[in-house]
Amino acid sequence: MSYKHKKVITIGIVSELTGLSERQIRYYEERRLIEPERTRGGTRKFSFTDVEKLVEIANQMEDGLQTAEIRRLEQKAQQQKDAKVRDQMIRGQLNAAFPNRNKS
Amino acid sequence: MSYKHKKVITIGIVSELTGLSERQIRYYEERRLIEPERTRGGTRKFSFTDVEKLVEIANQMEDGLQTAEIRRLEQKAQQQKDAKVRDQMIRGQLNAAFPNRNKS
DNA sequence: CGTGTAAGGAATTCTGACACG
DNA sequence: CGTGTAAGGAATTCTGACACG
Repeated sequence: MSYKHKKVITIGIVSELTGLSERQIRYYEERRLIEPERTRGGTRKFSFTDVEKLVEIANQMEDGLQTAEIRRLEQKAQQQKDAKVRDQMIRGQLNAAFPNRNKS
Repeated sequence: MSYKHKKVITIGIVSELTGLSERQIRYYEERRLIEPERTRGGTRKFSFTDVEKLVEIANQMEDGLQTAEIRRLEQKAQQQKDAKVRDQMIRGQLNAAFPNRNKS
């Protein structure tokens, strides 16, 4: 896992990086748009990808979307990516089984 | 500036990532081996490159080096890099001035 | 020199709740 | 629904100092 995905940033810094209030960030977590980790003491830890997601969320909120809609859109997008990865893996299996076949 | 260089990590997280005590980290700052930024309130903020430096420092301390020596070594290494960049820039200027000259 | 620790205080974060719309 | 805020408490961090070696 790269630095981008390491959960190391506290909410105050995230607030500065995104321009969102801490209240907003906590609320988006409650609505399961992001999933920060926690320290033993309970302090939230975010990654840079979380920060990127939050900026994206902020834009969508500005567009008048509700959190539930944003979550659904995010899930759809994720499923598309998963499907793509699946296809790639299947292609890989086929290439391994039939090394010199024509490209499909 | 990439994520690697953004100062966003608090000392507790850095301590976990490096295995160093907060005391050690603060001391290495005092000896100017690292330069964290600060929040308005005074809380230190480190980057992933700081974390990498600290791991390097930890290794050098294990090898019996003193902080002053580590700082000198670091400065030497930095100067080498600077010199390399200077050379590259000079080469670039030359190439711009004499486009089709023989390579030197 | 490098690091642990106790001390006191300040900054940061947390949760649950009330408010507004 | 989304967000601000005051409240009380807990976790986190800060500095300067003393200790040891």
